[in-house]
Amino acid sequence: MTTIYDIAKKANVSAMTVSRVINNTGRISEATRKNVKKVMEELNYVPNSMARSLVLQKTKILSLLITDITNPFYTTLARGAEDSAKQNGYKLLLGNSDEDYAKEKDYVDMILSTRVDGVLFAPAGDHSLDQLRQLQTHQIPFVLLDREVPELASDMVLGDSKEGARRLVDHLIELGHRRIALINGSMDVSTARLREQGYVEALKLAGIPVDEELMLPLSYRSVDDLQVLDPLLQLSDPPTAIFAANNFIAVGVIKALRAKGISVPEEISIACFDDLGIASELHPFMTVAAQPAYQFGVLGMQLLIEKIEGKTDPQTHRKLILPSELLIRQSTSALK
Amino acid sequence: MTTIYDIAKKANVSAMTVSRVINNTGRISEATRKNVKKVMEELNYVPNSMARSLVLQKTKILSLLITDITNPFYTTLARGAEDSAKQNGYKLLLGNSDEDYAKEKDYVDMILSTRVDGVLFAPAGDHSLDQLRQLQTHQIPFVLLDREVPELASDMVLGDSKEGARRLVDHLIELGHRRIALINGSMDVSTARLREQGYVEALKLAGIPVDEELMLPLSYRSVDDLQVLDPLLQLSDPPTAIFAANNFIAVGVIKALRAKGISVPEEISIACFDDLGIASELHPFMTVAAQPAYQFGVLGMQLLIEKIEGKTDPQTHRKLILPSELLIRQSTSALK
DNA sequence: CAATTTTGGGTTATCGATAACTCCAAAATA
DNA sequence: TATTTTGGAGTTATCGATAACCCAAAATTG
Repeated sequence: MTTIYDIAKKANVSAMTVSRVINNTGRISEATRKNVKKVMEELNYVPNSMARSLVLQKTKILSLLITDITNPFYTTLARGAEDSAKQNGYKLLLGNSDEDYAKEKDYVDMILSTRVDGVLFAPAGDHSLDQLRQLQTHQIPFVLLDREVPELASDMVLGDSKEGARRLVDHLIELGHRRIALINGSMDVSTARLREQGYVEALKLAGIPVDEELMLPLSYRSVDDLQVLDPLLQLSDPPTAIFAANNFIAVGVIKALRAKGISVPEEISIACFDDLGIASELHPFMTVAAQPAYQFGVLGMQLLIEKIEGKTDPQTHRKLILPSELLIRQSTSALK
Repeated sequence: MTTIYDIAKKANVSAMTVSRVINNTGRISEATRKNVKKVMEELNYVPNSMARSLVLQKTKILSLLITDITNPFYTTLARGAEDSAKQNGYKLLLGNSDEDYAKEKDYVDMILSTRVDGVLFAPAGDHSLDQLRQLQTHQIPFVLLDREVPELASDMVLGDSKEGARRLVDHLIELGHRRIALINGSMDVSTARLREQGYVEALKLAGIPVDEELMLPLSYRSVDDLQVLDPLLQLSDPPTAIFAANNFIAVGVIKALRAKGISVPEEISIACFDDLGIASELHPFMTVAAQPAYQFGVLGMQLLIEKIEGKTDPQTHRKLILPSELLIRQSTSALK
């Protein structure tokens, strides 16, 4: 690969002059500037960002860590983050933890050794604390996305999990349901806890008893076990509606119900958090609390860049809460 | 950030000794090795991969460029590529061109300046040739994914576009359809051309006249224009079936038909290339030619790594063609 | 026991770029 | 004409890590 030295030699100037032309710094006569630029083109020069980063002590690379690259919520978020990063002259390194702490840790090691300027971090759960402390130790700025981590102050962009859950469950209650199950993500994820709170609150306000048997914590990643609902279905007083704490859980639930020959919404109503991307475009079926995923990415990136470029007070932490939108579709219907 | 020099000083050895401990090279006594490791932990040392890359002349970073991060085909592919990269000790830089040559070019510039060791490249289309020539000029190894580029020899992993299309159209013909429309991607994408060929071939073999009026080249990205099908629907002899050249086109078509109150498959049958991710899990509706997306990623990564590590003859180019699977679901039905 | 290996580790140069400083000649000013 | 500016560069050190070379002390050998 050609370096500034190759160019310097061919253009009969010093390397420093080439560097000045590249960065538009210092004083360079129009003649030599032109000459250097010509030689740069001839030799197909591309600056080596490793070398540059080494001396500048910054990379202009940001990192986005999501927990599931196949989930439309995160891919849409990623697109927002990417657009926003590009606009600000940053590159984006995308990582995927698959809701797995070990993968997350690997990724953080990678981030540290790459010396990225900052990280947009969607934590796998509460135990992500270790990884985040690592980032703090090394003074890598980060912004949390979608999920909060106890004991950790930070800028963050969250959804209104509790309120969204409350509204979804309210909707089910208004349809006449009183036996409403909650299929939740793992309880070490903040959103799962909040969605449970919203669920419980809605029930209590409506005077419906909260039945532990109807609450099933699983995982936000796709549930492939077709028997997973059996404990619920075998109850003497089985649920007539299900609130799935995210889109993938809802898909798993639908598959399980289909395997049992139970029809939605005729026999059981379902509603979930997060919209389903093209699935909803293809067939607007699922009643959801849709989050503004693209905005999550854009705003998170904005907070991060402001933080990096020192435009904000490092002491104060900002917490953006984005509302979700209740989209009532066909997966929920009145109790017969 | 702590460097090997900080460690060297505190451990009372030279920087080189620290480097040797890190890389497990040279001869180090067990005592000093332990001591150095202890100091490394105390100081939270993480190697600076910029500095290392600079001297080693390789980054251990690979890049994956896809054309649509919200398309399940590509996200599944990405997961395959990522898993495979990680297994081989490489990091993955993910990029998204949005089917846009300008974004693609930006991304290639970024790749060049980051000096990645290799690229998995899903080209936006034939004009990606410029970008690929850039990579060649700078001797960055790459493997093409999903799409071929004329005039360019390279390792690649492709689907069987022609055969897959032929089988989908055959299926429609067997159902009795003779007026079958093709809604295609842009004609400067190899898969679009091949899918057209497969379509034409299937019709010809069945003795059905090929009607140019039924062939509509659009874009592989989501089609949002609800009027887009009007020219077809207003024909005196409108189509009774539609072959959509990819999943997003099919979604656009479905939306357009829904807006017109036309029901699928009762009034019009639809089949498309590429499965729809969770959309199909949620509601297995669309008849598709499903490609092994994860395998695209894994195999592409494998070819790339073999190429980088010089395990293959650089002269010969390998072309893997992965078959697709015809999944007959509910969007297609017999002509009445 | 002297000669030779081996062990364990240090020195120096280098990767490609930039910051900070220096330097000189021509132009501007006194 | 003498002196100061200033425009237009060049020199050197540096970022953090590793390759290549070097060297003393300890261990082995005949």
